[in-house]
Amino acid sequence: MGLACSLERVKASEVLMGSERSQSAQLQPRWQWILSSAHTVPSRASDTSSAPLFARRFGEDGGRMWERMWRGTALHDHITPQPDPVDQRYDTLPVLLLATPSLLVAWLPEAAVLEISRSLLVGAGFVTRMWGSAASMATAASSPYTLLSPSSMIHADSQAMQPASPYRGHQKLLQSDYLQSVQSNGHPLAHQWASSLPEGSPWSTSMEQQDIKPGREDLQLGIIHHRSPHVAHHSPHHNNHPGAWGTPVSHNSSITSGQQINIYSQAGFTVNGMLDHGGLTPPPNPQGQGMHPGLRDTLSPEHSELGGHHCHDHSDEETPTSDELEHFAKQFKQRRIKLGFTQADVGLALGTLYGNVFSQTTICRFEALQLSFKNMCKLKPLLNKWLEEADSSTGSSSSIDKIAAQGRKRKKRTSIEVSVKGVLETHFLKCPKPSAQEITSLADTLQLEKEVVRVWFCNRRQKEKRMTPPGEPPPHEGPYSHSGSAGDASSCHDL
DNA sequence: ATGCATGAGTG
DNA sequence: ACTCATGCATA
Repeated sequence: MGLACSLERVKASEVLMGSERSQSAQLQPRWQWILSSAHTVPSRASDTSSAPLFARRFGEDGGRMWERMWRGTALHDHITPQPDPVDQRYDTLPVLLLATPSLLVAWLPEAAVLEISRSLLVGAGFVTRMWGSAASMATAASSPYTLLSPSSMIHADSQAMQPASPYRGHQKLLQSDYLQSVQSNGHPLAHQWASSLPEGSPWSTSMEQQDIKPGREDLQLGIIHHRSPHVAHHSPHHNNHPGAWGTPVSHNSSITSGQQINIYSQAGFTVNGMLDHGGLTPPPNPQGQGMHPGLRDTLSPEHSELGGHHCHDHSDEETPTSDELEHFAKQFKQRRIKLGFTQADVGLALGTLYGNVFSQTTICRFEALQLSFKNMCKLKPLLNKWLEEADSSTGSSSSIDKIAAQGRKRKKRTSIEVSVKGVLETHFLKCPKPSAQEITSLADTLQLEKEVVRVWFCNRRQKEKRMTPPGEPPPHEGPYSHSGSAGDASSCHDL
């Protein structure tokens, strides 16, 4: 255990840069404290059932971090930001603890996996892989009780897992990105890994694949302004106008179909072939002792598709009907609140979990059915997944981080006066799709920028297409049932 | 919770 | 120039 102590001064920069430092290197504060608390455990090498482990997570301001210690034992000699062998995400999981040469368990009790995954808000499969990664490295690189310097761990990694990983080149970038984001934010932001996410990554479902966010430029400045270019979710949608609600689009266009490559089952690699049980849906496992009391009570029998299934679900395989979506949204919100998560938390967690970060806005709109049918269908699976995760591993409520800072050159939001809005609204009713000409004159009349007017109409139209038009409850009629002007969009001359 | 905005796709 | 998915900023 003395090892841990000696590691307390390893510097992150070194570690991350993979320099051949040994324990004398320096660790950044945040890594440091992790290490410092790593030797508080008396080890009982024989008790393998209590997979020793520490999972940590950074809170904002370096303040709130919790640690989870698993039933008594263990020591931790190294903690290194390990890229997930499968998806290379370490920015997400900055530190997932690690290894104990002495006990070197190649597997983790399910309870442990769940707990960690819950704490870090990452998929259990991820945890499993990470653990395997550490274990294998420890195994390969040294004898029990031999300390591996963080840097060597990284090397071990390169060799042990992906010798010729095509992503190698990106690692450093990601690492530094991670650091920067953490440093400035106090927590890792989960949105920049995409730059190196390979297509084959099991993390990318057919649909998420297209959601890979382009590289970021912001983070490189060390300062925060983050802003991830939107994702380009755009599947060649076949113009399936969701039409009215209640008219399930049957040909789910790549959105709800063929996705969900169970990210939990494919433990990218296993250590000694022992790490195969997926995290969340592991085989019979007498868990219960390591489990947090109250962990399971969260599953209410009510919701049929939300939490119950663990072996097969598919509530998201097919295009849901608007009723289902509505129900789901309702259930979702309810559960979310019960579990103590905010919409923002969820949005962030989705990023951590699946690579797609969403804002509070989106989650909110989802719950309120204020998204297009198509969009709802697309989000549902993800949210459902999250719900399962959260459900299966409840416990403390601690909120998640927040996406912060956003130095951006975004146009100042212009606020349109009510009176003016009224006019616009009136025009919209007459002609929801004014021509450029009309827009211009209208803008002129109202003394607004043309662009503002144009955007207003765009947004107005979009709003009209949302699931729940601000008038009628979801029940009947969908949007698209607006009054008047059904056919002509460019012939409303009335200015 | 929402209004105004951005940007990738599209045609 | 529009549609769509999203989100910052704000009410």
